[in-house]
Amino acid sequence: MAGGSGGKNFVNRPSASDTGGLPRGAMSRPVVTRFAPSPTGMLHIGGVRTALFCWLYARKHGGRFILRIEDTDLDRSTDDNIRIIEEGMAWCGLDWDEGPVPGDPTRWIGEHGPYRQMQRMESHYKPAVERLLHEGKAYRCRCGREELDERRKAVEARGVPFQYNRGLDAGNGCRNRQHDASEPFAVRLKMPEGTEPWLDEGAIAWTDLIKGRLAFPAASMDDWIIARTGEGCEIGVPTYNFCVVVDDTGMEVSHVLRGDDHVSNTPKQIALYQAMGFERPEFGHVPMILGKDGAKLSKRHGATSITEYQAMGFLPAAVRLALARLSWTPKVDGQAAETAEEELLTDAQMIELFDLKDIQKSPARFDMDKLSWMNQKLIQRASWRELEPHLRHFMPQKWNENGDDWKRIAITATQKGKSLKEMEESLAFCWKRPAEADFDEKAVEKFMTEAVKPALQEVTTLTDYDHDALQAAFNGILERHGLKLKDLAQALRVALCGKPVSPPIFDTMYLLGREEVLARLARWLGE
RNA sequence: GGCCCCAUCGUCUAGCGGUUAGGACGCUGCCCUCUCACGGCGGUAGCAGGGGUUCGAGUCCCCUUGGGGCUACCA
Repeated sequence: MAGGSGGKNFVNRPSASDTGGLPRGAMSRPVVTRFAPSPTGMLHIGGVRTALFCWLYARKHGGRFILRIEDTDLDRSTDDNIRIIEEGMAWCGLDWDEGPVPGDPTRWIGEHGPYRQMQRMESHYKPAVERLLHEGKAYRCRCGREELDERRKAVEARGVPFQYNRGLDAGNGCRNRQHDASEPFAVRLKMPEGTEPWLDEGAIAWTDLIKGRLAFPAASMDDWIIARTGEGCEIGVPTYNFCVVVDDTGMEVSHVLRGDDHVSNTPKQIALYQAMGFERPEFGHVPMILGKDGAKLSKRHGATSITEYQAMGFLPAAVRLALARLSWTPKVDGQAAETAEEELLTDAQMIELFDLKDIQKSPARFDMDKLSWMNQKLIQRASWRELEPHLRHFMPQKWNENGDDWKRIAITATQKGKSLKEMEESLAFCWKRPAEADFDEKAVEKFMTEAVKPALQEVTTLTDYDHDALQAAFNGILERHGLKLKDLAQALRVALCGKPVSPPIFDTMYLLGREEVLARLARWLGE
């Protein structure tokens, strides 16, 4: 289980100097990626996938991976939600080199903090807004919300899309009104007209690391708000698109890897990079994860929160693998996997093989069956010691009362399960004696025959529950009573577990222990 | 509606002008077997449609259709 799940690994990594193999001769600055979720709810599986790509890319290039909390949506952001993000990331083994210290709003790791946007207001955003205002690249806007709504309606009533200060709304905006700060105001960025030399044939364009060249006509974008209307005559809380640019620059992010849904934000941000005179990073837009029906993955598709996957008994490594393999095909010497075995990559292999050019442009549907399969395979190949810490969370208190030998046998006996939850279920008989109502009637009738009872009686005389000893003893019993293992084993299962299904019978007996076996057998033998 | 993106088995995908269109998951047949599983060996199923370009198109171009994203003083 590489990658771990402890999530306590927040120490700074030695900032690797080797960024060799930089793709496409991009640039010479060190690789820095970041995951910037907003704490407005649970940690979405799609977000985790994006984070995973960022993490893989940073690890692959010996760079840094940053976690930044985008909490400028005052209405929806909460400390609890920040906690959920931190815990979810940690559980997934996505350790960050810079970012918040879990559970402690006042501390962080890294030299570019703070890493919660609301804590960067005075220090980072306001000065940037003021500078833009001062340089005439942004302006104060006093168009009220109600007024704007009306203008929007009026324009849309004519079947034309509303664009602030453009099209049918031209001349209505504050762009040339030189408002001062004597009244409340929002701040808008002046977007290019279309003739600026830095544009590409009148369009804001870039070469996306995943999608290739993308271009948006400047005329299709209006002056957007970079800072909301503030209290009194102050500058208000800046908007997402503004903060991202200031932060990515301040944190030296070299590669902005994010969800597809941000493609249309990119030209706005590029215009801001231009206005601020910042060097723009590389952009890579990762396709979305869709639900089974092809619609955006949402609650109604089942689990979307990473916490739910944890609760269902998936290993973090399995979640990482399954998520990574959506839209990404690892290639070894240019070859994709040709066998099931090759599909099961370790974290080290993923890091080694990760390459943006092998990422699909189209969205992928989330396949629970494949996750399940990977989970099962990873459970199978893990040692019982690796599994125990994960399994423990699914077990009753009594689990911890058992010794290593017992745990080892319990785990290996159920290690073909698809999930930790399933393993727990198949061990449930250990702590729960079947009640009268629990016995599977059909099974009782079928296996608990008169012919098998003398053999069962003899089983009660056995004292050595070691696997080999049981094996030998059983051979004798079967021979004496003219039975097959199948007959005795099934009868025992029914007697011990109430149903004809359990781990291998000798293991089942060992796990229960002689005393418990006798107690459960008593009901079926002469009282 | 406008802008942008996407399109190979049910799903994830390989393919980069000439292939019996390959693999994995799922489903399924057989074998193995003390139950359930695991495992082993097979099978099933695909280039959305229509035009071009070309000796030749899943691969290149255009259109149609379908899907997705954005279109906020949300992120």
